[in-house]
Amino acid sequence: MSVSTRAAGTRTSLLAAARGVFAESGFAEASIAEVVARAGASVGSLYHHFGGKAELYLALFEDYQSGQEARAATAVREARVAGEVDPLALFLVGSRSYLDGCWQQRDLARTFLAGGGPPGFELLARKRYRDWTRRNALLLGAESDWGDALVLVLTTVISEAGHEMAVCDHEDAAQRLADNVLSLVEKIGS
Amino acid sequence: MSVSTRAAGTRTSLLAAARGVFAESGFAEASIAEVVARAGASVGSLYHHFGGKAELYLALFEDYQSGQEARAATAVREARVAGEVDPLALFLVGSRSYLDGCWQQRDLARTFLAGGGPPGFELLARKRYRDWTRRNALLLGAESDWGDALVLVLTTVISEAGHEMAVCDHEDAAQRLADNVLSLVEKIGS
DNA sequence: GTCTATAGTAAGATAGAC
DNA sequence: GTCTATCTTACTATAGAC
Repeated sequence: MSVSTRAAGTRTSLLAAARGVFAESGFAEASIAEVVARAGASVGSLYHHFGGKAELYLALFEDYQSGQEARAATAVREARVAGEVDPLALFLVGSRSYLDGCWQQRDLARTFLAGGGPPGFELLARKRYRDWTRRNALLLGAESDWGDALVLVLTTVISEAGHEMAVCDHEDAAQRLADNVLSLVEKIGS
Repeated sequence: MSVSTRAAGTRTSLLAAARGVFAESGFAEASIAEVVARAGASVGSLYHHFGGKAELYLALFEDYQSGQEARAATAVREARVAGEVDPLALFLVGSRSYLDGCWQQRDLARTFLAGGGPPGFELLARKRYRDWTRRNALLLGAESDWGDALVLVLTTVISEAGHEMAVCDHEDAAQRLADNVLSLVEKIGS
């Protein structure tokens, strides 16, 4: 095994361990010691790869969010290929895909949407969600002043619905919630 | 000055100081030492009255939220007295009042809605907001299953709008945002 | 790149006098 | 009820060998 794959393995192990520890304890209560113990790595390695606890958390979020966006983008693309052209319908397809991702990665969704990250994380995450929604909301052809409020509402509703789904016990309940929320979003956007 | 008023004064000073410190530094970065310094009190007093940093934060939230709810309730009552009977209109009156409060107490609204409270605070606050919205949403005559999604959406939209207003630079911008968001809420509720 | 061992530090919490 | 002084605990972060 080459050096670089060993390093990549360590990095991956650390991220996987962090995923579990942050999910169970939240950011503040999570300890670096616990993370490295589960990863079978050392404190020094963690600092080498990430620079600290906050950066580790951010790296995890970056992975999660870019994955979610990629998933949604793919769904929208497929819908387009299938002939869908209505902007609102496309937005709903993307949102549905995002919400499915929230359910499938409940642990991460809970972690990030429950708050309590490192200083400044809330703002960063908020901005990230909003940029994503804004890009999607352009589909709706929203205009200037109205646009701000509309984007705010859509962002918030989708991400909060994702959180609420992530704490559902059964998939049925989560799906029903998604259905109902998306109906409301359709109403808002039309 | 009687003992009890002295004690009440200390309590009040501590809360006032905490309001400033938490607003500037957030929960995690705020230090007890700084709070007692500004309050002209002592660490011992703080622990005597509140039991710790987390409880101090919660007490501040309790004051804020119950004030907001009282304000909204008053507005709804007055509208009723003035002859308004339409449920949606009453809900909007309450919401408007809530949003006005967010603007007027920007510092607290920012503090609590920006995240980063003590462990479990997010959940507690979320529940508090939701209970309040649920009580109000009953006005709309929402039914069972649909109700959950509706309450979720309304809660989210109103509280997030409050946050966004609280970070506005000028009152004009904040009011415009409130107007637009309430228009959307009207659309959702009708 | 990875590890062990240690240092530094900061802050929340407590004890006990007044 | 209020205060001062102290404690103690837990953790991040670093230094330096391999």
